Amino acid sequence: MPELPEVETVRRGLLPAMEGRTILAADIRRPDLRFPFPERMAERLACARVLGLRRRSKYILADLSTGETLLVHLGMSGRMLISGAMPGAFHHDHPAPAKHDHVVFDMEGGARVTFNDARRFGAMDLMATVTADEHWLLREIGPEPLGNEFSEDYLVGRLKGRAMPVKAALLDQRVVAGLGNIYVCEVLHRARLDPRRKAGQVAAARIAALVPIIREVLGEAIEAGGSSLRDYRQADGELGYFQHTFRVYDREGAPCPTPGCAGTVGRIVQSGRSTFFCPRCQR
DNA sequence: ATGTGTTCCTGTCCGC
DNA sequence: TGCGGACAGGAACACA
Repeated sequence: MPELPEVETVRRGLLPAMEGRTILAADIRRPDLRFPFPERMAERLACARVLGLRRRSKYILADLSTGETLLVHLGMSGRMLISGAMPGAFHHDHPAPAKHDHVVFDMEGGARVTFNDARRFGAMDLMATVTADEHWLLREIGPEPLGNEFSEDYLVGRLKGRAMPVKAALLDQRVVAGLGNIYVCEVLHRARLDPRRKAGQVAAARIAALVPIIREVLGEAIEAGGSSLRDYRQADGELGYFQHTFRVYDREGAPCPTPGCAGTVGRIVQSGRSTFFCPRCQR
């Protein structure tokens, strides 16, 4: 489920429970997710203090006092649930482990953080903090879309000559980090760009125009998450899920929201994934 | 080197 | 209310 804004929202939600606090115990309830868990994961996590929580692309990175960094990816269906240590809650006031609760962190301060992932496309790993950037899952990932490295010139240069549809190119994590199917659809709609166009054949100015739009769409989504975060202590304590109002994603058949456009949102499949767009105003 | 299709896994929804 | 099929926010991998 989670793309960059959702992962950022989860990271922020975890901060009060985890940052600066010691992991008292990690309960590893199965041997793997998408990949096998690292050797002795529970022992390596126990008694480690979380120095900081970072995000790189769709990965959450917890730098530990042991000199190691915990990498977490939520895959399609991964969630982080917080229980206990909330205002009005008693310590050790935790629900029993539920279906698909795979890893449970008991934190100093009384909070419990539970990683739940029905489809198990998520991942966790541990590596030396100094080598984290070179981790095989992170090594090839492109620039952060909200950072300075992600510029108009960069994107134009990166997509030059590419025969791939612009939709697929933006979904490629080596081009830009953190975009997923929803936000690519939203970005291309705002840019009025046809997702089927070959990336290398789109005018440079139109590729350049994608950069501020990407920043805008992601920024707004993070803000929406942030505002719902104030109220993140819901009944289930779930983080990172909030009502978005998407303009085209999952809105097949709806009138195109572009002002003055009389088109209808359509759905096609590109490299096996749904693309929602308006064939009338996206050219 | 590029681009595309398959695959991992479970849950939900929709039509019959 | 059951059953089958399509589909789901990701991304590594095998292959043309």
